Amino acid sequence: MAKYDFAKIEKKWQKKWEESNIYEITEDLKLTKKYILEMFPYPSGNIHMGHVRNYSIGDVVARYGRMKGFNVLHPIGYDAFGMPAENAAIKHGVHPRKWTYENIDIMRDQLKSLGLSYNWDREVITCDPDYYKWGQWLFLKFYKRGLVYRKQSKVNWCSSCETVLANEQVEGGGCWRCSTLVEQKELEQWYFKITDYTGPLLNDLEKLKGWPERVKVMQKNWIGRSEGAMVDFILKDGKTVTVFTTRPDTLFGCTFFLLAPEHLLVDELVKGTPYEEDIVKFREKVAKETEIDRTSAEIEKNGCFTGTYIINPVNGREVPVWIADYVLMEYGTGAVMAVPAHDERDFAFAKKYELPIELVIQPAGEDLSSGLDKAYTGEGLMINSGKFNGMPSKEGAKAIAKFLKEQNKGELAVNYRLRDWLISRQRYWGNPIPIIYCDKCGIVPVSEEDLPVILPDDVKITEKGGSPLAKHERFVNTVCPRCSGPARRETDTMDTFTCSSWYFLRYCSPNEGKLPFDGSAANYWMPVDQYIGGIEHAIMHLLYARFFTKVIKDMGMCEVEEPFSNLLTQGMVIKDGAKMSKSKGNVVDPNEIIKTYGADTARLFILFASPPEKELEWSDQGIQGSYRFLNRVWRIVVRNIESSKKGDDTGLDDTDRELLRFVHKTIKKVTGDVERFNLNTAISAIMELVNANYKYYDDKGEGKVNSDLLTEVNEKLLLLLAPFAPHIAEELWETMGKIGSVHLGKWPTFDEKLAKAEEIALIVQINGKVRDKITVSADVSEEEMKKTALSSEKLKQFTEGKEIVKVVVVPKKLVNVVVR
RNA sequence: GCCCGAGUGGCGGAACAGGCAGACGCAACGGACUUAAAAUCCGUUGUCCCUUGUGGACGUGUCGGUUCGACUCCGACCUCGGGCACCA
Repeated sequence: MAKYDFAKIEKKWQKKWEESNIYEITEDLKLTKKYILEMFPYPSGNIHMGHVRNYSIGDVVARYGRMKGFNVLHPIGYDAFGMPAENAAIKHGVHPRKWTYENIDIMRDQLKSLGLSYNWDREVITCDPDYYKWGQWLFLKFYKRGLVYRKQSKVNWCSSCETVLANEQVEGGGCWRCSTLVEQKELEQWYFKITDYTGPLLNDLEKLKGWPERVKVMQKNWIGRSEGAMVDFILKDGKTVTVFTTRPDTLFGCTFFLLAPEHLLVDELVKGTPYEEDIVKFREKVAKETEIDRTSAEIEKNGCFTGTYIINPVNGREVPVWIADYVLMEYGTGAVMAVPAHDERDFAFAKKYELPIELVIQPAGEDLSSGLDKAYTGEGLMINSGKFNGMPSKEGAKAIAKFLKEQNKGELAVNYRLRDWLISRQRYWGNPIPIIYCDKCGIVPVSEEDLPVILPDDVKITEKGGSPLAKHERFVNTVCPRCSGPARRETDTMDTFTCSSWYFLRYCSPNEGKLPFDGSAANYWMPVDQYIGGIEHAIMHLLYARFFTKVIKDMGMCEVEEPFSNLLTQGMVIKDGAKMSKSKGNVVDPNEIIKTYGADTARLFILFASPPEKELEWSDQGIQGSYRFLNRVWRIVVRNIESSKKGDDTGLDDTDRELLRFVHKTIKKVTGDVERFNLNTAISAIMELVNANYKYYDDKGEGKVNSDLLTEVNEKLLLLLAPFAPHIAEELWETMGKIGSVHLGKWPTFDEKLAKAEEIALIVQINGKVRDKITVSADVSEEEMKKTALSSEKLKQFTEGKEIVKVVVVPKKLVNVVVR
């Protein structure tokens, strides 16, 4: 018997599949499509185990879909713009372009060595001018629709990456990429107006039935909808200052008023007063502290009195106006009504500065009138609130809002946490923002026919000193498209998340030359039926991609409003209980594994060791187990082929029927498991079938096997195995003498009658405890079950001298006898 | 602090709608084959107890509840992991 030579087999079939282009597809309206997509990789040079897991899962889904008769789109590409390319340039003096394309070549080879069934001819590389041109085109369309604007404000700045970051890219006060503490900088930057789509982005989450609840919750929290009211307070000079509050019911308990230190009104209020000096000092201090102090767990609240008072619209009371570091300019209106009795932060602030605390909500069954040691933030009955006294707080909130509305001093309002998406990056290796600054005409978008704005190659990339493009004279200096006078180009590039926000649309028609994608192709393929990737993209990428899709739909370019119908978030691959990392020295290199055991073993193990959503602990012994299994498959299939040449096949005896039953049972189990992504148990079911096949020889004796049966077992086994271990399945399929690829074969169907056992073990319980197991016919009636159970010898010792109270019968499963 | 998710043998994990807890794999142990080893094939393997049987008790983080019956449902708690974190 020839040995299982995985290296030879895998090379052979990868070549054949490529030559025959067996996964080629076209938009065929007669066929039902399936768009299977895994998040495309950043070309860092080598694939890691996370990629192997991601792409192995996707490949099973794609191959299964194809065998089920769907027209399957399963593309791959590279998210090729980004910082690591520039870092490599600084470190090794390689040009980012060269570094990136070389890495893509390496990674493409590695992905091919895994035997993944991609539509390779649809590859998308985001740093290709053919692709980024359309990113610029979309930027201009967004600009025309008023979804792009430039604004001066405080932004997150990473001093290590030397660029600004979007809010989503700040994690725990540090840069999402390098963890450097993020600073605040006052800069003029480009923004995408994602807040125009807050409503649909939030509400359409409900439509995403195929998304994990967890991801939807994370997006929901990120968007952060709060219901409450806008309330107008009036300064002594008659000027109105509006606040947002979620608790209008506590309005009577407002004992002071707070402004964000950056609030524009502050200057006006203190100018020329004795308070000016302290306020200025305080503001400077806050400006310096910013994120560093704000990230520590328990921060003391600091503030400073402005010397002015403001009038509460419900009771006309004058309360002092302070500025406080915990009031954020970016949320709400940058002003807050402080109710220390019912807000923890206000309470701490009031205690520190000895400001009055007034109870206005009385909780049920508790007397708080003797003083508070902490704020009461729950519901209750309103007190000290004039005509609203005695009202439940929830009702009171609405009543006060209604009252304010009548007085024209406020109204119900909804506020969101989501802020606009800052897309400017002071980096070279990204998509240039297609904007020109003209002294005469101001900000002028690049004309469509001048796209793409080509990213020049001849730049000097240095570690310090800002954007390299800004120093590139020929790039910067241009002419104004409007007045033809001298003008300067924008030198910032776009956040790379803009590139990954629409690549799934490009895959539908990757060679389209007149538009980002062909509308009819997109309408055929979209939405993505199954998207697979890491949980780390739960907010950023998935939110941005949803935003782009919605805008593109509103532009009339594609009909879908949500890009990904079903989402599978795979768990991390860990080793020794920790994420694989160079510094921990626990990295397992996929190339080594493929070299030692082959791609099929690598794929099989990674799918078998854990369900896709869960963490996967890498095990060197585990991979040997998978390797052992494939060898076992190899031997039994070859043995079956040989036996079927000389076996006897005159009818089926009990042992034959048992194996046939096992085949059908396994098809049923594997089909159901793959549909539900229980890939680990699907593989275990295939293992059981192989074990049953071995047992069959033991039971039967070598010479007496049924040849037709063994041919059928082989055929079904290889079809089931094909999505998981494509090379070995194909090789054995050929060895069997089959014409055509196993991967173009039909997914096997099962016969429910054949899958069913002829006999079942009837479980007999006394008071819920198993006392006997009796073999009975599978079509046993409930009456027979009861009779059989009660006649059990073993039961006697438990029922003797006791009264049978009740007999519970679960059809075709068990009988529970209740005794007393 | 708030919001999710998870706790099952020595280990990874299974039990799909409340009905045999521990499938499958790893590790370990035993047998066959071999001069021997590896590989392979066949077994055993949750814990404890005794009168060693076709025996019994216990057992899915802890405590309680619902039920004829609970890994599964309900309540409280503990531990771990993740997300958000001055959001008014």
